[in-house]
Amino acid sequence: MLKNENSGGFDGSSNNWSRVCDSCRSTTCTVYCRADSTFLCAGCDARMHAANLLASRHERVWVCEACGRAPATFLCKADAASLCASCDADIHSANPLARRHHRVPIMPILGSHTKIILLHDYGFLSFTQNADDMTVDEEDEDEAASWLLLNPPVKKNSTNFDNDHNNQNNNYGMLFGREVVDDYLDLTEYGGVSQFNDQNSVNQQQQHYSVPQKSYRGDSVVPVQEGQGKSLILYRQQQQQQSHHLNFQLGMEYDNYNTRYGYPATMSHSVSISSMDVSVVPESALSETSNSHPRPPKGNIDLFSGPPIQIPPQLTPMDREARVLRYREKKKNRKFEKTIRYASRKVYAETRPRIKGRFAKRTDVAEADQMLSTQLMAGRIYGIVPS
DNA sequence: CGTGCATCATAAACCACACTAGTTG
DNA sequence: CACAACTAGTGTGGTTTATGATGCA
Repeated sequence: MLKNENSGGFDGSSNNWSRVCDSCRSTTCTVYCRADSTFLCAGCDARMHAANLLASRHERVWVCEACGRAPATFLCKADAASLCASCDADIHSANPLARRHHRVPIMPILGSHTKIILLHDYGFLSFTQNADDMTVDEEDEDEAASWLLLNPPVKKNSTNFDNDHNNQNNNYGMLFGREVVDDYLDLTEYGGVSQFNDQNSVNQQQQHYSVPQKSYRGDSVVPVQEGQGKSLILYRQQQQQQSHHLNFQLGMEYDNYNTRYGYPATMSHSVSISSMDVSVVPESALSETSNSHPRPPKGNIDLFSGPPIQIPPQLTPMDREARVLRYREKKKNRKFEKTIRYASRKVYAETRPRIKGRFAKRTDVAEADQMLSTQLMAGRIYGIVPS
């Protein structure tokens, strides 16, 4: 693991050969601003890109976690590391196992913030630079914000991180990525899929990726044939538009299902649902989900075999406030104690015979009792009083 | 400072079966 | 339409097991 899970790998303790911030010249840089062509530390980045709306729209990417000197181009899901093209090639050409690491293009950081938000594993990961300084309200705000991001930041001490992280290999949706999603967000109320159907978000998806062909030769990967007359980028744009349209259609059905069964509707329908939910979601729904992201035809890079990346639009302050209020209200009312839906079942469970805590067949218990009584009768067991 | 070990805390799994909801005749 | 019979799935709790976190040598 190359990356600090919670900090996104930039905790200020970078190696000493990392590039320093072009602005303050004192701190290790963490992001590269494409618009300004500058390397910035988290603090300077937050300060400069929060100055105005235009600046907040500057696309920034993380600096390579390996060399710390170049903009990251790919995110290695296996290593959970952001790497530049050069380091990616070096690291993932080391051995056959490394070559099979699934890597995805780094998505730019957008928006101004006191938090830096990045797309990570097609989801969101956020970190706050001075978490220790946060007040309770700020933490609450932060938590609420994490909900608004639809894919909360990973808690470092989560005992399920590894499992969750592994599960992410199949999770291309930004929703339900790491945590069990409950009804604290009624996503349908905020437009659901249609909210992301605007051209802006589509355009945001269509980033320009320079893809070194050597880096993405998965099991079924065939290098791009330039002679096919269609550039990779152009193909990707068309692919995304098509799948986006398909997502919308299938998504409506999926949302109807979720609404009917009490699950929050999804914005991205390339979802990975918690283990509990998976057993409930019918196979048809799952197949629809998978079908919504058909494999690209042969002759295209595995890099884009995943579903389109969907980025939420900027919330207006009122929307955000409304969401935070809703979140707080539900948070205040939520109950953690176990609720018994069927008292009769509880009674039966409590009276049911057990063997080492597990429910046991009554016949087994009867046989055990019979054996015990037989042995007692035979005088082979002493000092045991049957209950 | 890194490693190995022990200890502690927490979550998940396991089990049988009464019950519920849906389907069929 | 009402009813019975049937089927599949759900929920229940105590204990064990697995796993991660932490502290220490």
